[in-house]
Amino acid sequence: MGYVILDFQDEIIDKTKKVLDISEDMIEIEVPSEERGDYALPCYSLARVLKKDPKKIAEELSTKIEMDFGTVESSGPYVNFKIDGSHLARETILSCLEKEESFGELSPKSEKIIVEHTSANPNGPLHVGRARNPIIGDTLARMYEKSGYEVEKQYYVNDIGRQIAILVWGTLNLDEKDLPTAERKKADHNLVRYYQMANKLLEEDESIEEDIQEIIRSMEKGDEDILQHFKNTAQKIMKGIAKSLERLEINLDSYKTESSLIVDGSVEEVIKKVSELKNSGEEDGALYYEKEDNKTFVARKNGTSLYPARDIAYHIWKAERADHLLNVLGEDHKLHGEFVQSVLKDLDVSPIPHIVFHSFVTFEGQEMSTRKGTYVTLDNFMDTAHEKAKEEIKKRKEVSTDELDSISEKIGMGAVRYNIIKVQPQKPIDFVWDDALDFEGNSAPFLQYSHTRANSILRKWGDNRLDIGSSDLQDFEDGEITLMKRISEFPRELRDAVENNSPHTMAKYAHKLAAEFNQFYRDYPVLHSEEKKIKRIAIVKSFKFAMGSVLQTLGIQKPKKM
RNA sequence: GGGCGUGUGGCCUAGUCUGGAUAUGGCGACAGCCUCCUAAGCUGUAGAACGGGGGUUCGAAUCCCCCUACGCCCGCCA
Repeated sequence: MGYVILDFQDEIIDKTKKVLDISEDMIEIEVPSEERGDYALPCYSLARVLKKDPKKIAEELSTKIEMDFGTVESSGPYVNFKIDGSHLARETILSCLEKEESFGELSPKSEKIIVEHTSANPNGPLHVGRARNPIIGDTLARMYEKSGYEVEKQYYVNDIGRQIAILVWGTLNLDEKDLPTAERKKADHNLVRYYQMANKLLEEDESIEEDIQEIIRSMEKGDEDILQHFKNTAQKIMKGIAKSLERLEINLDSYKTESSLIVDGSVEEVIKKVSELKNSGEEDGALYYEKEDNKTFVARKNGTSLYPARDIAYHIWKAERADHLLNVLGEDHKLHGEFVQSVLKDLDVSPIPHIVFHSFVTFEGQEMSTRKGTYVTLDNFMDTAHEKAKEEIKKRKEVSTDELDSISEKIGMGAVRYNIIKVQPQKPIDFVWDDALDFEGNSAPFLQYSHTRANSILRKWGDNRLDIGSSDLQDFEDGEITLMKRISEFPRELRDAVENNSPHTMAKYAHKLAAEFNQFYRDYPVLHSEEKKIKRIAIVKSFKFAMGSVLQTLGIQKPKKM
């Protein structure tokens, strides 16, 4: 079963094509403002090609095209198409009731995509700035899943680089009693103190740098003890990071370590292959790849590998395991991203990753830095979100302690995700404590609240089976149609959001959908609506499933009450 | 110096790729709505010619050029 909204669009294209005898790619359909219809076809570009007055074309189309379930009208140089409201409402209700929370899912693609996100260096706990990456990545992954892809969510663990070497040096040379107290017991919070102190000492004492280079050298030469130390340290921190992410419903499917690429020799192989490319060169014994006057070094003169080489090896490894690759990276990696794409192309590797870049989150105007310790940890932010949600609930409801805790967790974490995902990735975000957690207006609780209201109606109605008779789904009123129309748009919104890799548009849609239900809720009594009851229950149920599906796509939980 | 990105009502934000019909929504402000399914809700009012300037076009927030502010990058760090 398809979706009315998508079928209707296909029908327009098909019929326009036939009437004008033109090819499909000449037809550009847009979504106009509500009053005009569901789709509009501006005829300006067609006018140029067909050498006709756009108004005439619009008129011709409006008289010659007849939609199966809808109207066609010309309005100046535009043709407006409107789906029959009752048809749309009925079909969408049936679709929701059948698919339940998988409403919106698109046909299976039998293609696999690896979504790489977060991949933060395991040198300390995630901070709010770093949290933007996993939230974007996980939302994209969920969007791809719902649109029929097989998705693997992967974290690339840099367990061997210089940053980790500094941390390793710290754990080998520093005494716990010289460090400040850890904020929490988690390993990431505990170990970051060594990293920060080591960095501080490194600035003051150059001889430490030699120690660190020596550590890197022996590790890459295959010193088992040191390698184990690297891996263990990284792993401990990774556990802490994963734990933080879990609270946000972010679960990775796999972790690929950089060390594994050194150990299996693939990095060495990459260095050899790159050296054979015409864009490569040597400077002072060090190997580089050059593109548009930008030299990227891939190996040091002492032969050890650099991050770019290892990342190429990683992408080759990934390319063998998926049909599509998607990376989420901070904007500081833009040049690196282009480098990776360019080298992979030169090496004839496919697929080449598509990269979504996001700009940074500042903290009240200041840079967030793990090294300098100027940041709000994600863990603290989540705790604050939880507490704030708790306060809000207490203000308006009596609930048991257990419930209170689980509800405020769902609301708080939803707010964290939503407030970050609703802004387009390339736009900078300045984190200000007072505004960071909105619980009103365009916020996660707003979405959850609408879902809860629907739930509440259904609960009061009882777990009765919904027996829809042939006469129930008709005589739809305006507000009912408006809501169902909004619901019906989900598959289209999802399709477009995936096509553009723009998770924030999903958030935008979620807000529109919730707002529509809140209006319906005000204007149309459900439980006291006599003969319209079955129809309205069906509408509320449809909304509950659709909203549930949208929230699932955004990784936001659904409290039963709030 | 070069490259990439961002600049939309007092504040935040959609739309920019794929140029079109009155520029999206929220916060805040003001005025209203709980004898009726949870007011974390709803309704209304005021408020932006889209950083500045030029250009292309029948038509520009959207495309091109110049300028400007801010962020990021240009390392044998990652």
